[in-house]
Amino acid sequence: MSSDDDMPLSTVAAATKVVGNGANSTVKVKREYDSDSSDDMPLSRTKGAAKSMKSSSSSDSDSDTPLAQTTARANGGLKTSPPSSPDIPLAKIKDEPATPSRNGNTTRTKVKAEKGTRKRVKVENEKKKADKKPRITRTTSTASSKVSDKGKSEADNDDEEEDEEHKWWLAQDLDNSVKWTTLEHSGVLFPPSYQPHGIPLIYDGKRIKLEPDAEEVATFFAAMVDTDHAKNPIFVKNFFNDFLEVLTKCQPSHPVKEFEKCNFSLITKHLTKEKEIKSAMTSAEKKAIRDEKMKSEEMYMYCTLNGRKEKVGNFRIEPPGLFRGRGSHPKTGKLKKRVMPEQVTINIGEGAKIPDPPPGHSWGKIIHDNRVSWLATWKENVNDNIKYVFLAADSSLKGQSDLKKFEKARTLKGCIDQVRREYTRDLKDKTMIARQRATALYLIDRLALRAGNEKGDDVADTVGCCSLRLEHVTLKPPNIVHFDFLGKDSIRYVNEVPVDAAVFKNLRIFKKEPKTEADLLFDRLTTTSLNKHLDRLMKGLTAKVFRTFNASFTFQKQLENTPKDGTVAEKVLAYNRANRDVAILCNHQRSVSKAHETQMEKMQDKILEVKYKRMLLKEQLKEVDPEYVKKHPRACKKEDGVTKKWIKSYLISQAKKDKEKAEKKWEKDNEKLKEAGEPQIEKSQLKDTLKAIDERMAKIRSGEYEPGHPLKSATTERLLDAIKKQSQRLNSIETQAVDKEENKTTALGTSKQNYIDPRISAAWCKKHDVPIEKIFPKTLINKFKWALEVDKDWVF
DNA sequence: ATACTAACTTAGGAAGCTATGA
DNA sequence: TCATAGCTTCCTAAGTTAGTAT
Repeated sequence: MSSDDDMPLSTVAAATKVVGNGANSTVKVKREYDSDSSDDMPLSRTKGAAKSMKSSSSSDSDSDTPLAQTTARANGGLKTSPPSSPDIPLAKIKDEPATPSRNGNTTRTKVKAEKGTRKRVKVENEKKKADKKPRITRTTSTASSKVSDKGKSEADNDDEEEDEEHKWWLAQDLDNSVKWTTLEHSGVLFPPSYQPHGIPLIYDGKRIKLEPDAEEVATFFAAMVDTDHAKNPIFVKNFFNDFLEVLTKCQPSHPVKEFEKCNFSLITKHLTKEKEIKSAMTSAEKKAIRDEKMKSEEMYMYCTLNGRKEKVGNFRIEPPGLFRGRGSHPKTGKLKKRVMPEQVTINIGEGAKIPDPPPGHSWGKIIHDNRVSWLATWKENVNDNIKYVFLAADSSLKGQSDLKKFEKARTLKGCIDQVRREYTRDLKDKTMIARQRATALYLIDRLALRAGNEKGDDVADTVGCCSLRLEHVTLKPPNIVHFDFLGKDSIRYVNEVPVDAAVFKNLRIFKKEPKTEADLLFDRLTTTSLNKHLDRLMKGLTAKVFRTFNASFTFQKQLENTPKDGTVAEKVLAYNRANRDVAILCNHQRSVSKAHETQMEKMQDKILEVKYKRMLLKEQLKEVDPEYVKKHPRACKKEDGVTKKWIKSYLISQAKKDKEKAEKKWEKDNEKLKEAGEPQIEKSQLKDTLKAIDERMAKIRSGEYEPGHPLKSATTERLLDAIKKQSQRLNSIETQAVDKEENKTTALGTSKQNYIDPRISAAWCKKHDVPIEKIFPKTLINKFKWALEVDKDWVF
């Protein structure tokens, strides 16, 4: 760790989630920005603005300080250290001797040259493609060509074990622009055809038997009647339109006119029954079905890539259904049609056997393109999106691009100081375009915002950095910026951060009239131009790299809080906290589980229970050793939250539980005695016990009850010891509660899977002697095999 | 430039599975 | 011994980015 200390830790967004069914979310505002303001703002105007701003402490020095604190926490927040790191010149990062030039001249030439080359190659490829001749490179590593030369008959037999041992990451060739030399696979699996059930729809009180095609669509909806989707008017409208269309096509004389008169309940009931039947099956039956399914799917699960067996990811063609667009997606609820083999393109090695299409059908197209990684593709009808079948996350191809991604982020780490200096300088550039770019970059870097492409109005209205509109940003002088917008997946981002004076000033300029709330904040900026600029700063640098970099870097930094000689559980807790900091940074949210509130209450009760027990111990201590208490008044501090009222209800519930327990014990004891052939315990005995408890309960109710001292033969020492034990318990439960509350809306998985360099985790495990299984589930261990061999001192 | 397209990564919800504890 | 909390896994939607066409 050389330049770490001055690395700013980005802000943590305190965001709230707006859950989907967008019915009430932001009204979509048309963006019609009139481009009458000049492209490049003249210096004079900027200067004028700058003067009028009169910012009190516009020191540039704070460019390396965090914008805001993370969620306050006991183990110490994020620290800021003075900036000091030595500059790492661009030249070094790029592994080329060029002069690190501010305007990037040298670099630009180089990049251009490279791009040119790449393009030419591609053109050649295109030609070959046109001839249906795939580009099978002969220049790839000898290992792989050997394998491919071997021929598959042999490969099938003895490669099994070798597969698992293939450590592609030791080859150290990160260029994967040619994805494979040989590729064999079995194509895709289509969903089963629709099996009509014959249950009618009720329309306006009358039963209507539906033709299979219409019945299928009705059944899609029937399965969703009590989800949020069915309450979303857009979803309903879209569904109903498409349903009517299908219905009219297959039974033109149907009477269905209004959605409100449709009643799907018979179908819904039928579906529920089917589910019940399924879950009522014995586990043996279930297993038989599962095994059967596995067997029929096995051929699709794996492919052979460069002679090695690799797992395929989503080999199933997406089944028909109702499109579940998120947020207020204008097309949500529309019918997603069944995909036919004729629509599917298969990509496969040239010599490989072409998989059989389903009987009576043929494939749309067969291609042999080894510069892409997909095995099959088709177009979906709702949004015209292209769908692909890719390899699984633990495949070599995915692993390679993952490794590449993190290496790029590490490269950024090496030149982040320079990049930051560059945009900090540009914050005060004389041109509008440079200022907007610099300001956007500042936000992307410090807040981990996404790039924010422009979107059409046939999708949900969500934004990222470049597509922010005035309405999403509120300025609170002198330097606080308030963000509130819907990001990817319509997840709400709410954050309030102090920013650099220059940034604040710029944002104020960008918000000036005649712009209106619905106009773009960065009207001179596009993601393309931004990324082009970034590429000049560091080859391959794009907006998203900042997210990866900041996430991994923050994580590594936060892991420093791991207790050196704590238990494994404590270390894992520290790990999860670091993970959570990253998740909060990236605004990875999840919806609150229905049970959350009750669960929290339960924990709160447990906390009070422990406090109560500790209170009793303290009272006993007061009696046993009043001298000690006098000397240490803090030792007997009052327990807050443990009110008389709470104690009463607690004691009553305890008494009730005791009664139940006594009954159960009596029954159980008798059962045992019966088995042993011994005489039963009299019921009167149980009644006596219950009576005693009832009396206790009465006393509790009247307030006469006096709890006895919890400790027999108590000494000061033993009491203090017991108090300490309870305190520890309390501490642990309280941490758990805080943890749970903080995790309520935070999803840790996304950052763990996509943003945090797994080598950080692997090294941490080794350093702290924590088994990797404690932090990675099976699938992640597989996905990150390539990362697990690092040594304990590896740093991001 | 700008629009469109292709290929890939990132994302949350739902389904499914499992440990756990009343 | 079942319910169910708390995961993981599956699914597919929704982003980003590079490249191509206009």
